[in-house]
Amino acid sequence: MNTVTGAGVNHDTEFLASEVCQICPTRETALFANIKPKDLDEMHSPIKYMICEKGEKLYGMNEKAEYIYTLHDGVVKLEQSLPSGERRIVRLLRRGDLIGVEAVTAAEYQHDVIAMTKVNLCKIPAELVLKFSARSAELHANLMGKWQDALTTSDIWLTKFSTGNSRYRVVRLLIWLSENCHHEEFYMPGREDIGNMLSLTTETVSRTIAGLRRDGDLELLRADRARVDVAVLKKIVKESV
Amino acid sequence: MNTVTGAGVNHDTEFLASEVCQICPTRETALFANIKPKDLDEMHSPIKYMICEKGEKLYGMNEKAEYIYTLHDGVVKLEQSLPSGERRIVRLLRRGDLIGVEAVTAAEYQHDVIAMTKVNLCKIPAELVLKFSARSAELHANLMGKWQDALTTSDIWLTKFSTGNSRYRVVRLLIWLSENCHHEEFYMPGREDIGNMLSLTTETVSRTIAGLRRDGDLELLRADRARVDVAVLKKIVKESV
DNA sequence: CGCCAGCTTGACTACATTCAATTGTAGTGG
DNA sequence: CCACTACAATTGAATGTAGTCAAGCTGGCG
Repeated sequence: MNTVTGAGVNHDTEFLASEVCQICPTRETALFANIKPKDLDEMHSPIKYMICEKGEKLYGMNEKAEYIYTLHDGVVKLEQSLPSGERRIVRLLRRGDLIGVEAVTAAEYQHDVIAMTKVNLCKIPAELVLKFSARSAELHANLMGKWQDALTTSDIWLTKFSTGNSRYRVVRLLIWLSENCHHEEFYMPGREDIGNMLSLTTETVSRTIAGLRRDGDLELLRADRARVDVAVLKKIVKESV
Repeated sequence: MNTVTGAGVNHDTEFLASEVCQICPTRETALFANIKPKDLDEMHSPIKYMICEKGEKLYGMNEKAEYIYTLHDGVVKLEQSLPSGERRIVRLLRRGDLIGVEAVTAAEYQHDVIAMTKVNLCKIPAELVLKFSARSAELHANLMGKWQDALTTSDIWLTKFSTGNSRYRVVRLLIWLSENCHHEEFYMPGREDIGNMLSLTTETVSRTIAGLRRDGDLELLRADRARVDVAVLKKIVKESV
């Protein structure tokens, strides 16, 4: 665990995004997709592009929420902890997702957000988004679309990742991970993190994954990279292939 | 189980809401809170007030999403079913909540929505909301607030209702049910429904509840009404009282 | 009054957790 | 480059908790 306090963000890598927004790698899916270049200019960007290393904390629960982030590359986890000490990962975010949308409506962030890989993102003042969302119909629509996406994902996590036995849960997670990735091989989080997504212990996750490997349903490449045959996995959980 | 097909809604009780919106019982918390009366008039209300009996289905998953509903009284469940046949309740909605917000951004509803009690609601064309949300800053803000609420609730369901052993889950649900109710006694769903909220079987829920009753931590009044001492329950799950 | 659905209880089984020990792996510095 | 360290993953054995199957019970309603 990287011992980073506070925002723990590498500020050296920040720079104004005014020129880069136009060639944004996530232009299609990001918050500002379809926004007229004129509108974009008008915001004359206090937007900052930045990089966050694996293990770093972007922000913590109950911190004052002032910025929204668009995620260009990498994976972050949204975590909440219970008074009893247990931690639960409530969502993973990746390319194209928004981090901390609650900054628009709420005063405080609702999660601990931690980079699971090296992460590229843009930091946008929430105020800016709020102001422009009232003016730009496109931005307004995009924003609602993002809320909707988050909620749909939440529902999936409830139905697919919190229901059924350990085998089903792990398999459903693997399907989701591989389908949300464009390559053959996909990012596979550590066993403890997987456990915190599925409400299982590391040991149970480890055993289940070992079982899938024995059956030839999962191939581990590196520590955090794997490959699966989605069709086979879907048969296991009886989903239509 | 009420054998209702399709929308299964009691259309006899619908009527134009143009006159009633002004005296709406849920005015404070509802979607149109803070909206200028002038704006409200302009919409000259194709909004319909209606009543839905216990057990009736408001709409089903994958149905075309054309209406948003504001819930004035009663409780509805949002359910999803897995290909394996299991059902999972992903949220309960009650007074002040919006049903089917996805109608604004998505083409199809994402859940089966079923009345758990007798329910009063207003049926609003999604198109209307979309159109006005672009124009009225207040409505726009309200709408985002509702998205936010739904997401916060989802997170709670993941962290509190899907983590820990059966006792913890049931107790946390009881706390939530009683805190979200203004009376001493609160609505308590059937054992099967509770099971589908917590990913537990009816038997386990029944046993757990029986245990709480034996310990004097829960008092059953009628079949679907109960009373608890929240402070005591919070001690059980180690939450700050 | 009797029926039925929902709730409860019991006995047994299956499964995940716990605790503990071991192996594997990535990163560090000599 | 290798040895060493720290941490992550794996495996085993014992325990505990929830699931399953089956049988009664209860209360509301025709």
